This record gives sequence, structure tokens and C-alpha cells, in this order.
Amino acid sequence: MEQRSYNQFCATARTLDIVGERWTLLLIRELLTGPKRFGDLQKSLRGLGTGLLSARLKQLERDGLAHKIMLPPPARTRAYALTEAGEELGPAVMALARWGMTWAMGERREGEAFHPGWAVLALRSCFVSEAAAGLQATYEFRVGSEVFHADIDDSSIETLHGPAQHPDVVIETTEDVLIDMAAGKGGFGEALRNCTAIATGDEALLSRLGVLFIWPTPQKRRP
Amino acid sequence: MEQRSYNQFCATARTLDIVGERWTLLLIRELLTGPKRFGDLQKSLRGLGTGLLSARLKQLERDGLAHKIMLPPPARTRAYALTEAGEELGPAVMALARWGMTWAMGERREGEAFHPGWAVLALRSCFVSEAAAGLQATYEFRVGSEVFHADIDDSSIETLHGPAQHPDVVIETTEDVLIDMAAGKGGFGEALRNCTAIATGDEALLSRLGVLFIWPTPQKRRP
DNA sequence: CGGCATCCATTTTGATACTG
DNA sequence: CAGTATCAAAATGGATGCCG
Repeated sequence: MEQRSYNQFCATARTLDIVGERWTLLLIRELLTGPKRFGDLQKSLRGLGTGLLSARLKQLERDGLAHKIMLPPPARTRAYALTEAGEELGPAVMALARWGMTWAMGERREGEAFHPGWAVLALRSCFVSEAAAGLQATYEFRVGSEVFHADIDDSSIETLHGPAQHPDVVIETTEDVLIDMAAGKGGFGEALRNCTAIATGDEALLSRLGVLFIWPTPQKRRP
Repeated sequence: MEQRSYNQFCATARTLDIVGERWTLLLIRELLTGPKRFGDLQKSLRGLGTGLLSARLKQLERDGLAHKIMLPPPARTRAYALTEAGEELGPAVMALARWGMTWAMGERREGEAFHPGWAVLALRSCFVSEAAAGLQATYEFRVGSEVFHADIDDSSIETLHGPAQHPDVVIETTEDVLIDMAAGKGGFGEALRNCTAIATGDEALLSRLGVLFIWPTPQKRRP
């Protein structure tokens, strides 16, 4: 199994040799919110069969971007987690996401899957680090049975799957609100005000959300 | 010809639907330093046949990322240029390049192609915008028969193929120096000091290069 | 559940030959 | 040059069966 390569001594090409194949960057997107099990990865990626998923994960391991871990009790099952090198692809994935928010989102299309985690990651890519200078806060997001949290610590952010230890604010909402947000219908602040979102916790931190996360203005691509 | 899609309502996935196919991001990398002709694109991308190149360019046009233009006299030939949406992929490509510089470069491998333009783009991704606040300067780089220039204007940068109008500094060097730089053997400052680089122009601006462009420290990926 | 192996229909790609 | 046309080789997708 010889690995295909662009054979260019160029940082972009070398990166794409490693993560440029179909599905690879989406796998990394999944793992950016924390370790995931084989089955959960497959459920998130319709169209990716077990064979190819297995091959891609092996490749990520071989290339030092991910590794198998044992989930702590009481789970005690295997899962895949990013290594440091894998985590550091975050900025690149966020940059791709930002471009997509601006130039490629719009209305949800017939048959398109949606997972709350994707919206949470999109939110991370909207994080305005300058607006968080000196801030320390944890926001928890509950959407149906899915829970995520954003940990902000002085201009850095982490967005992880699962509940927070000590959330300062808890926001409970529905998938539909996130879908509207992802479609660019008003920023995060509007999504909150809009409808079903219920928030509990520190009022000041809650109202700060609109400054911490700024959704880019959608634009039209013209041929 | 139905376009293949991940079918996910997610900014990253939507972006990859558009630019995630093989060669597409490398094509965009080529166009990020300015318009290019069909033949020149092909020469830069060994392994990409005329058929696929033609198909990719059509797709870029259809998706509003690039368009055909007429080069101004005396050239008067057709070329491909990025649209605004295409240009805005710059940050994403730069992010991929930065990751590659850190985690994937090292020694040049047997058979790998190299073009000065790739190094110039890598340089752009090392640009420290804070270090350029209030600065206005144009650097011209000459490498063999290839000429590029970096136009810095108050914390923003453009790196283009071709000579500059009014360069403040002209740096003449060899491919080997750029290759060493790309391999991470010392930053740009060192590359200049090192050997064949000859610079003419404003001394103060020249010595500022080491602050304007900071090469990331190469790291090892561990499986 | 997690994961590999196998088979097979479709797509993508790579390489080259050919045309305006 | 700037592309089309063509064909062989790979990669993908989907289904299914097996094993710990």
C-alpha cells in the first residue's frame, strides 16, 4: 500500500498528502470536540463505510495525528483521540469553516445531515479572542440529548463534547435554533433571543456571548 | 454529471464539497500569487493531466472561485484568476501551510518538485501582522528567473508573482537558500545572512525582515 | 459493539494521444 | 499553447459475513 503523494516540497502540499484524502479532515473535525468511538464516528459520517473508516483511522495513527485510548471509567471502551499534532489542525479546520460560513452555507439542503457538534465547532471558529482578554468562563450547551461546553480562558477557547464541570452559564436550546444560526439567520445573540433558548446562570456572562462570538456576514459567490 | 457531496449541513463539509477534491486546493495555492495560464498551472503541478486540470478549472469557474481573464498587453493571452471568494481561501491555505511547516516539512525528499513561489507563499503564512503595524513597504525577491514581491501595508500583506513597481528592498538569492529555509534550517533572517542572498535597498527595512516573518519551530509527530 | 476481510458496481485519477 | 478524447489503473461506496 504505497501512500500517494503530490511529491512537492511545499508545506501546503505536504499537509494535503497527510490530510487531503476524502473524509480525513471531517474525521479530524469530529475528533476536535473530544475522543470518539468507532461507531459514533461512523454514525456522524454517513456514506463512510466501516472499511474506509478503519483505513483512515489507521492512517491517522500511522501519521501521528490520532491514537487509540481507553475511555476512563465507567465507560472503559476504546476510543480515538487526537494527538498534539492532530489538535493543531484545529486552526486550519476553523479557517475552512469560516470560509464556508461566509461563502457556502445558506439554506439547509434536502437530505443534508446535521449534528449539534458541527454548530458548536462553527461557534468556535467565530470566537473573537480579543473580546475574551482576561475572561474565564464556561458555557454549557444542551441540545436534545447532546451536551457540549465551551471553556474560555483569557483569549483561548476549547469546545468539547460532554457536560462541563462547573458551567457559569447553561444554555438549553433546540436543533432548529442551531440550524437557523448555521444558516446565517442572525448571529448567536439573535438565536438566543429568538425563541426556545433558555439560559440559566450568570447574566453578565450570558449577555457577553454576542461579543465573544461574531458570525461572519454571508456572501454570494459569483461565477 | 452530478457533483459528489458529503451531504452535511456543516461549514467545513460544505467547504470541502467545493475545494476538497484532489488538486483543487493546490490550484488555488498557485492562483494565490496571481493569475496563471493553463500551461503554467500544469507545469507547476506534475501529475495533474490536462484533462483533469481542465475539469478542475471549469469547476472553479462554475463555483465562482476563479474566472478566465485576458492578460493586459503586451501578454494578451488568457489566464485564470481568483475571484473574491477564491482569494478569501487564502487564510485557509495559509493555515494548512503553517501546520505543514510545523509538522510535515523537514528534509526535501527524493523526487520532490520545488518552486520558489511555494516558499514565498510559506513566507506569507509566517507574516506577523502585529509586527507590521503602521508599516508600508515592498520587498522584491529574485530567484533565478523567477521574481516575486511582498507588499506590506499596515498589518496586511500581499505576495504576488512578478516584479514590484517600486520595491524598497530587492533580495536576490538562489533556490537552495529557499529550500533550506523551507526545510526549517533557521528562519528567514538566517537564510539571508547565510550565503548567497544579496540585498539592496533600505537597510532598516531589510533588517526588519526577521521580525516580520517568523518561521514556526518544526516539531515531530509521534504515533 | 468494534473492527477487519471480501466482493463488486461506480467514480476518480493518471497518462497519453490527438485537434483547433 | 489550450484544451478534448480516450482508456487503464486506483479509490470509493455499499453490502455482507465473520470474529473477539
